[in-house]
Amino acid sequence: MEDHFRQVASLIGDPTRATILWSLLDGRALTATELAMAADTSPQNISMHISKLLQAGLLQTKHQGRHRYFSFANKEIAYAIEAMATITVRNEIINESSKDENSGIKYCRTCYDHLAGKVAVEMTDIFLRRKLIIQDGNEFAVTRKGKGWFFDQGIQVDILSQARRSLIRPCLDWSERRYHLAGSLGAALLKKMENEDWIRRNKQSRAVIITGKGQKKFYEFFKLTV
Amino acid sequence: MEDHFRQVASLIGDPTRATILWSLLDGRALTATELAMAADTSPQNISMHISKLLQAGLLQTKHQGRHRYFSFANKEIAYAIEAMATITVRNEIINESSKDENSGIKYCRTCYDHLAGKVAVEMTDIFLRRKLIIQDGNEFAVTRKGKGWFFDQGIQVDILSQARRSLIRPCLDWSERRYHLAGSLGAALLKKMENEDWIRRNKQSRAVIITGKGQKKFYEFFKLTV
DNA sequence: ATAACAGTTCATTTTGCATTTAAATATGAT
DNA sequence: ATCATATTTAAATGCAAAATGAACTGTTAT
Repeated sequence: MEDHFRQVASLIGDPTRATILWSLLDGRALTATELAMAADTSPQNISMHISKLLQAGLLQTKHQGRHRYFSFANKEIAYAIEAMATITVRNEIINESSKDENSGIKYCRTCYDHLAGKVAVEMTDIFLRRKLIIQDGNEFAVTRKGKGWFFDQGIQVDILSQARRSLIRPCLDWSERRYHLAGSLGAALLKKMENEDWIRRNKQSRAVIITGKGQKKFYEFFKLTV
Repeated sequence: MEDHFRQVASLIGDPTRATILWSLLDGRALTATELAMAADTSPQNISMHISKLLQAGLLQTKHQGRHRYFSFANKEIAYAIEAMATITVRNEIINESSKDENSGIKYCRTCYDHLAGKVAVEMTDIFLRRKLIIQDGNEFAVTRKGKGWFFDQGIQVDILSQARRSLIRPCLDWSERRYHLAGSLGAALLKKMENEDWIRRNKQSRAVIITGKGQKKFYEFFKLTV
């Protein structure tokens, strides 16, 4: 077990391989050449690293003509990478170039079946500020006021809370290092936004795009400029 | 963000440091010398590695006379390590020496506020087999029969399920790669076992010892030889 | 006071393994 | 058939960082 952990750790630990894994984090499948570009190294080198990751079972591969697409072998890989990303390194320059700060997977993505990323965290903040939900230690709860608001959006909290599944739960966001909203309520929100075309998902990636309608609605409902 | 991940990854990726982190996984605080023993290397070398982990904020330290005790700086570190451990490495020799298989933290430990490890996984299996709980996709639920059984143990499911907190939830076990029981029911079970002296915890470690009484009871209730 | 122990620092050596160089294979396009 | 592109394999090279050796600071025990 300990050996196994060391193997995984040193596998992920190499900077080039770490970059490969990071590039695949949104769930896409990339070719060797694309990965070489992302990691800024040669195709031979990438090939070597990929073969190690393949052999260890971290990646899976799919042939398509002269291309080979690589992606995570299972979801545990992605969750481990995200867990590692939540570790804060001290002395780190916080003022990273905000260039990539608002783009792609960090901005708006799915996490299991609910929304994550900057948008989700800010939305959760607004729910808290408006007292639609309250935080109590490690838990979230929907207020009476919240029940009404969600009902107006077509989400019936009472019905959701009858189900086995936990209604509402804080979920740590690796990109924001703050909590967003999970549980059946989080899932219902995502579903509603997708149904009403505020956002669109795609199979390849966990990144989510916000439609024009979505932009309007996010502002209308949450005063969020997305 | 990507850089940050690479930093963390390569920090954890070195075999000696990986061993250090693994040794601290149960929540204990160890001295430099103890860590050097665990990693089978020299004190100088350990000191070098520790200082890197300290500077990065993965470890915290506490002086006590001529000793310095090292432990994780926060719980995210432990969760990241555990997430990495759940990644399966293919071609791995499954028949590891079962010597350390049944000992210490892998056998019986706490996970947040419920029981984890081999004992917890087997107990969960038995709940499922006896239909005290059932599994439905990604969720657990308590059956009518289960409610009765837990009531006999002094655990009132109806009262627990009124609370905000999720009653029952599967939680992936890194050592067993299978699910054990979390949620308020899992917490109530742990509490009961501790109160009735089936098990004892200690502040230093997440490992849990099973008392003589506990051994009898585990057999009596679950036909588990612990 | 002296000795033993715990841990750190710094200069030096070693080495694992990533990278580079070079060449081969395989698929698709013209 | 020929050429371009995608990827892999093998051997040679290079280097960052891990380990070692020696010396030093601080604490506890006798």
